[in-house]
Amino acid sequence: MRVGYELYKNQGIHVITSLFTVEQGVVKVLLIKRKNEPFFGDWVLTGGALYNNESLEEGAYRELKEKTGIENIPIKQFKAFGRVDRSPVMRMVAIAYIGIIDSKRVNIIRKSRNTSGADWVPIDKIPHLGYDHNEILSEAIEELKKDIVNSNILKSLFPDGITIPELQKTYEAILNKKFDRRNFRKKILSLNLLEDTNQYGKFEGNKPAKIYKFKNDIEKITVL
Amino acid sequence: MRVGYELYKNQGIHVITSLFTVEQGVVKVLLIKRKNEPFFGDWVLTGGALYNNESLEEGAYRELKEKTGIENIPIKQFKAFGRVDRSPVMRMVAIAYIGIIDSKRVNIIRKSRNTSGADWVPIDKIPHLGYDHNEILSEAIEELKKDIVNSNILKSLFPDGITIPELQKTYEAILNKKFDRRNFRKKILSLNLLEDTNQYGKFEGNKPAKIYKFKNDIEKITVL
DNA sequence: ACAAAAGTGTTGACTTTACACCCATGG
DNA sequence: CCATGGGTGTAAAGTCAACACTTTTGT
Repeated sequence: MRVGYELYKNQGIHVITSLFTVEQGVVKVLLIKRKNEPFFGDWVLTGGALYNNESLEEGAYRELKEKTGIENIPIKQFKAFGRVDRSPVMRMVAIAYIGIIDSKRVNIIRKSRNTSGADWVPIDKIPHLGYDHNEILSEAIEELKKDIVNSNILKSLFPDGITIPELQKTYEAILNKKFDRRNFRKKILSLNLLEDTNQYGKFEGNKPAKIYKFKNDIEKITVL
Repeated sequence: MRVGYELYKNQGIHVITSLFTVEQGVVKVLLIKRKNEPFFGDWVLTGGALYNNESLEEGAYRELKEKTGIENIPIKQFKAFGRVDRSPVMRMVAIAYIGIIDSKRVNIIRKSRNTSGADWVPIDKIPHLGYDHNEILSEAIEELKKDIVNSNILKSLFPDGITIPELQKTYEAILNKKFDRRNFRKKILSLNLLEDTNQYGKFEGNKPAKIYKFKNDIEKITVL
């Protein structure tokens, strides 16, 4: 850096996505293992440097696609992180997003130019992460809790439809809290998020549950 | 820009604050008139380029202080703006904040190195602004509406205390909505945001109102 | 005593919570 | 006919919305 310019020069932008899934009542996040410096060998959230020819959201999508192959899921920006020393290389500000997806839809790309591993990790078993990603992830989890009760963000978790008991388990896993079955059903249905498909789930030793789908139109929601 | 590097190079970060005040039932925002390119002669929100030696919030504070002299008010980050062409000079991403303050506490610095004017402008009379500041401001106004019902952000508007009727007028101005006097009082007091000072306002041709103060500790709020 | 705004309580509508029994299914 | 989880209704508690009269003050 040169004097005079040094206050402004050599800055960059990260776009970072905390991509969540829920499997059997366990909330997990996609982590990537770095195979380059800085933070060689550390796990991190998906993301990277923003290009000049893309918007923030486009950058977040590109990074997601490079690491997971997925496209077209809704993501939500929730905060910028700007500690002076958050990157050892140069001054980087991170714009953080969250998303949630059915992990079965994703073929994680385990090896790539910058990664030597990728995995879904339960959020109560998160290792030390590179950069400030532990901090970003912990705020992302809070944001996720807010968003599932204020948006139809869960739609991308259940592209093929969902039964109300399954949905309840998902809410309970994310919010870490139990709900009364009858009241949950009434509440969810009263929100008009779901539409009846007139199909039924498979037998699993009990009465099959009705399958609903998330509607596309997002009405104003204030929930649970 | 050079090939190879060009995707990443010459990026920078803006920190932009929409600083609000409320005067006689009118919500106003502090605007600055630029006296340099780009956007010479245009009005903009307060803000500027982030330095490498300061966090995002420190940058926002520094810019506010340069333009208004104020310090120590709470500000809240609410969104990053990253349209590719939002700055004509180089790739800039803006981190946007809101704050609110009693305008009587501020001596606006009307002339400075980069500004040829500064004024409180009613939010329904906003001119065309430089950069993407019209977009930022319009989202800031929405954020302000959210925040006054979910935080004690109004504390910085009333450092010396507030009567409930005054507070109601402020809510009504910001939310553009009328409330029932009795219900408003009950609701606000039930939130435990305010503490009684046992002082009374001055006579203004009527019964003086009791003065309350915002408490310092922010309890969990979900309001109005 | 008047004008002007402050302060106060109750009722009905609605929303939220708590809770128990019957139902459909495959084995 | 059994085990398992799915589906349903109701009453009590709590919250929100609507509404009118009395109080205090300086002149």
